[in-house]
Amino acid sequence: MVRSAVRISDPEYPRAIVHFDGDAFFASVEQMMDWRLRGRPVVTGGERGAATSLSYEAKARGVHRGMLMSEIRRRVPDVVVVRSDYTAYSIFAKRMYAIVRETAHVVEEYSIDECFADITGLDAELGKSYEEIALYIKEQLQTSLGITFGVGLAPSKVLAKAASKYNKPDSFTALPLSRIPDFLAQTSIGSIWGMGGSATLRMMKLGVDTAGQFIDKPYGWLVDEKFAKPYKDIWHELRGVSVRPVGEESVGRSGIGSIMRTRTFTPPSTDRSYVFAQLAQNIEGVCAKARRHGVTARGVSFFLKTQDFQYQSRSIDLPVALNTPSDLIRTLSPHFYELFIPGIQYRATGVTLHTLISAAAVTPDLFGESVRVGSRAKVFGAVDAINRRYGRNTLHTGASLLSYAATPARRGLHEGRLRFLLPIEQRQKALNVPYLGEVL
DNA sequence: TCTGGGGTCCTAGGACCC
DNA sequence: TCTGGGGTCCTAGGACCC
Repeated sequence: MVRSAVRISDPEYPRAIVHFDGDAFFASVEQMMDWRLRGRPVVTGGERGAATSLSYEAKARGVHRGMLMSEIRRRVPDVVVVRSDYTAYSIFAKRMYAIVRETAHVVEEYSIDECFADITGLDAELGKSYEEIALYIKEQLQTSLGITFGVGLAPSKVLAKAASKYNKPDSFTALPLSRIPDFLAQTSIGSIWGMGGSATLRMMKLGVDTAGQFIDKPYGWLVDEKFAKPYKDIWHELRGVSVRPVGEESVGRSGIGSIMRTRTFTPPSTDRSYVFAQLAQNIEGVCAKARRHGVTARGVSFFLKTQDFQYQSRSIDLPVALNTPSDLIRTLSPHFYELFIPGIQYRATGVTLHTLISAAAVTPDLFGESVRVGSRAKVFGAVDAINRRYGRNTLHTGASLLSYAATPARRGLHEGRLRFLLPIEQRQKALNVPYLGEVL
């Protein structure tokens, strides 16, 4: 008598991991939201003057990422340029994750247009092959979002990601253990997830041009050549051994670890006051973002980037958690003056807030420092409300003012707007703007 | 190709403490 | 007093990613 056998999972997949990658995601979302854009060359990134995402119609006509809009319009006169709408993209992304979760139990939201699913064991559970399950989810995504996906199925994340990229768009590639060697023999080492410019260069100097040549090396070779852990992980993953689990949304920690704001300015400048104003503007931006997320920072770091792409940076511990620009500007300014080298051309500044804690969890210290900061926080809460209502930077601190006023292209942008000023004496005279004084 | 903006993770090395 | 070894924590910086 034959008992109904317990179904066994496919041994070709010790783990079954699927990677879903939206095709030309931003441009595709734009085409879904406005039917008039379908079938037409669409480019997003209008607000920054360079292409961020391109529809396949645009790619077919020689447009590539980062290309300037002026150049694109010249080449493709009927191109449709749209401003990025990250709110819409996020909504599509959330829907994408939800659809995958309807079938898969373990899903990692990797980025706005990609996710991983671990479907190990689901074949036995559903009585379907892994290929059928992955294809089913792909169909669900495509019919309900109206966007095509590149989908890869493999025993590890690194392999699944390589597979989903293969034959894009609207592709499905399955890599059971037995197909791995042939596939990797045709895959360049530099195209592997986690192999960046410098690692690729090193590999090639060592005679490794394909991922196939890489996995043919014995493990001892990696040790002898002193490759770091990430590259050892990749080696395992490429051989079909999963060492990077598909992570359910970072269970332990809630949300983000750090927040940053950086801006490049053109032309580059040697003017200390101007560069400081740029930094101050980034501080305001990063603080606004922190308040939006409801967090405050115990640590802050900033950098100055020179014209030849050298970074100078400082990291500072904050005795009291902060998310208000006036306090942060005061804290950072001595460090800025220490770091700044006269005569050097600077092209960008940036600020990162780290060691973030929930803004509600701030405990006042014995000397009332946190209390004072707290009342200042209320002022910036009001500033945020005004800026939400009347547009970004309607209200800003005096320290960042120069970053607006000194840029010829931006002159006039702030005419007639309210100004919120903190005292930096020389600046007020030089610019002849209304001085409202420090609010607190 | 003269290179935007926002993130994460890993490692080497120093400080400090038995 | 000198020497040695080891552990932990922190920070700066590099490398990568989308």
